[in-house]
Amino acid sequence: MGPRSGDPVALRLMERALDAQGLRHTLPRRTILEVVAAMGHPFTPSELTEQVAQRDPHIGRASVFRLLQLLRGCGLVERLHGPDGELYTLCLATEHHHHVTCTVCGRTATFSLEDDAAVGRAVERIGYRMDHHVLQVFGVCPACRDQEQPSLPPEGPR
Amino acid sequence: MGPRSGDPVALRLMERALDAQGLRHTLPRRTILEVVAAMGHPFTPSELTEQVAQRDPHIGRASVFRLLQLLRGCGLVERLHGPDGELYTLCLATEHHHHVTCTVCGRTATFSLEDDAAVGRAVERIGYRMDHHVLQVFGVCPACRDQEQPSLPPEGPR
DNA sequence: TGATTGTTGATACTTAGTATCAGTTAGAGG
DNA sequence: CCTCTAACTGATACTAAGTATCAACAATCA
Repeated sequence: MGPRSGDPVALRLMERALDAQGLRHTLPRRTILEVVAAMGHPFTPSELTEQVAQRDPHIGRASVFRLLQLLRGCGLVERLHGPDGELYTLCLATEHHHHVTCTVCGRTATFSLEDDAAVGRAVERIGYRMDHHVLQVFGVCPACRDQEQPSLPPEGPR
Repeated sequence: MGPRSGDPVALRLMERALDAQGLRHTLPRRTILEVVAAMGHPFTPSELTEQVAQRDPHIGRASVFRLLQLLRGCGLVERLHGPDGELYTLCLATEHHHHVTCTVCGRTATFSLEDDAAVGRAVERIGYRMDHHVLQVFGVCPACRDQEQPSLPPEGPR
């Protein structure tokens, strides 16, 4: 049912991006790409390596990290700093954007700010020249919000 | 010359915060606190443990991490996600703020946004309820800016 | 079909961080 | 001042991220 090779659009984009860098087509790469394309949520490196090993136990950890790095270089995968370690996520958005991660289900969405330059102005005010910035938001997604118990009083248990 | 036990204000604040939690005074803690207070810049865990070991080689790595965690709990130390791993920094600012880290010298400053609520609004627009957010900026501090070669054409070497 | 060069998996290493646990000690109460 | 106990400690060991190395291998070009 679920496509084992994931989002075909994402898959193609990633392969093209690697092609564009003059990188070779290999079976390990193809396998890892399929797994990445099949990931719906941000994933930890161990989740990824686990799923890759499920498809082909011969593929080494190093190759997974190597490909992650290549994909990050192409801007197709981003690394997020979760509170409990690093998260990688497939991200096809090309414009400047930020990520919201749902603290309940892990699903991630992207958004952008009306006035993104405000950050640059703020640091200029203290004499810094901005190079780049990372904004990471954690919250509750619409779906998980709906499933919250409406019976809970304002001060729910931790 | 340089005070070996660091900023006495920071030191006192940290000790008081630990006191307030009913934590005990011990020599290892005192030593680590002094090193943290003496750090002028954000530091990696290995930098910290190294300097601690210099003062007292008997202090274990675990105790260093334990204290870092306590200090983070008190809000006196923050963990930043540098591009090359984690950074911890002493931070006495109490209000909501963000960090700019100089990519040249490593010095960090804090700043705040005119309209910090804009982030919450932006994610609300896509249906999320914001829990918390992390904004991390990298750039060049005023001092390092001054020391840049003015002879370089707009396209300097990487 | 080679030859070349990029890629691979294995191995080993570094660093962050946590868990466990027996021994030690701060410091409260008597 | 002593005693008791909970807090704290260092040692050890473990998981996980990530990088380096290197000989074997395979994708692609001629």
